[in-house]
Amino acid sequence: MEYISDFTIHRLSKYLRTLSYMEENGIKTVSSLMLGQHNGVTAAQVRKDLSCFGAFGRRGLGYNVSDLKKNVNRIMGLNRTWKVAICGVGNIGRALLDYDQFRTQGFQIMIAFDNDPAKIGKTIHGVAIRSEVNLERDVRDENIDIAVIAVPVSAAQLIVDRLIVGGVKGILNFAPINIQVPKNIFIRNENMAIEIEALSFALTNPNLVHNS
Amino acid sequence: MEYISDFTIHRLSKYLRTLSYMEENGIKTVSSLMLGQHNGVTAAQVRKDLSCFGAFGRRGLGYNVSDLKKNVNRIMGLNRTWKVAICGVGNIGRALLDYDQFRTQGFQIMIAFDNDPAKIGKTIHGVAIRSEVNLERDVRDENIDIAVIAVPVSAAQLIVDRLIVGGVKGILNFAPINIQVPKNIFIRNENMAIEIEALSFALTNPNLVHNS
DNA sequence: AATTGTGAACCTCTTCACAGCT
DNA sequence: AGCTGTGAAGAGGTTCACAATT
Repeated sequence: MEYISDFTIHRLSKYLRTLSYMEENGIKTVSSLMLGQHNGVTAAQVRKDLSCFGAFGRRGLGYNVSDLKKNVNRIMGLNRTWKVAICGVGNIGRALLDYDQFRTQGFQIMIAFDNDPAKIGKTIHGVAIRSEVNLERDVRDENIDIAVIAVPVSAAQLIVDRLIVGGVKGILNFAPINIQVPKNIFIRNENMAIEIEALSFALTNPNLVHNS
Repeated sequence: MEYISDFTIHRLSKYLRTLSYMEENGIKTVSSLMLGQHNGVTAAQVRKDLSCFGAFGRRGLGYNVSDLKKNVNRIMGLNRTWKVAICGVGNIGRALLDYDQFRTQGFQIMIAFDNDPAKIGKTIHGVAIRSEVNLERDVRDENIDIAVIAVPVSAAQLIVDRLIVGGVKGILNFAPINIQVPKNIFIRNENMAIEIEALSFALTNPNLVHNS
């Protein structure tokens, strides 16, 4: 069986957003060309991406919007809820607790951890902040699927190790460090500084970068 | 002249973080192998990335940490300050205003815009929130280099158009939409939902993804 | 002995181009 | 006629392997 590239997975997320928008606006049918134009990719790319998972269109006619949306939603695993724990309630953790798109996509934040006594016991958006003392047990009791790492670099690896003991299967890591996980655990890194640094590079070396 | 790929630019950001860490911890010399191991890439990859910009190492000895750090910092355009405006003081905008790494890397947040009367006039982290009524003029007066788009999708394109009128040259876009900009403007997209959706995909289709 | 810098080989992703449906 | 699905070609990124250097 063929692996699916990160590129394809990322684009599927984007297509999904376009399809939701179209569905909300009563657009019934979409071509690969249109779906591509909304996301800055070619029609062939859209078709190749979708063809990894089946044949969802009709030749001559294009794709049915809500049909394709349902399929991509299912492919992405977004037709269910995921139980999420936030580790570290600093600015990023707070932003995520506050981020509507998480909730509406089925990511339910069940727990928030922080080791600051001033924060422990407080509630943000209905989620009580607790100490990490019993992290492993708490995570297991709540059946957490995914944990978000928003703690300082120095604490990140240890927290991840403990989360895995607690049964977490996916890690979304905001700490700018390469974290080690066993092969059966999935980790994705998100680095808020990287894109603005890429802008700094582009503005400094305009002749060295491709331009949209 | 050869273009530099986004991949290389992103990795340079990461190398920079490792080099800072090493410098702070008194490590004087680093090999491409070590620098790679800290960032999950091969030694050859590190050398190829650096070789786009010159020869910074010494055969048999490796790279001088602070020397290489200075060079990569310069290459990335991070040896100066950039004037930044934040558009939209929702959860993402607030997180960025609060984000130390921005300040320490030379990204100075000069202005924050929001159209919520309840927010206008308030100050977050020393930055006064103002109405977008005179956005073009304000942006020009403050000599803003980079604007962060943290407004709803429906407002994003218009705000970008106005920022460009005000002389902004770089856009960091958090709105999940493909924004059009003239060729001389640089835009980078950041989508907080995409990586957690990729996790959802991986957990749903473990046999379809490469695993670290 | 160790490690860089780099052309060549390799691999992966994107685009092309067209047969096959509607 | 219009558009999908897909094998083949093309473009681009990564790794190999080794000469060059300390």
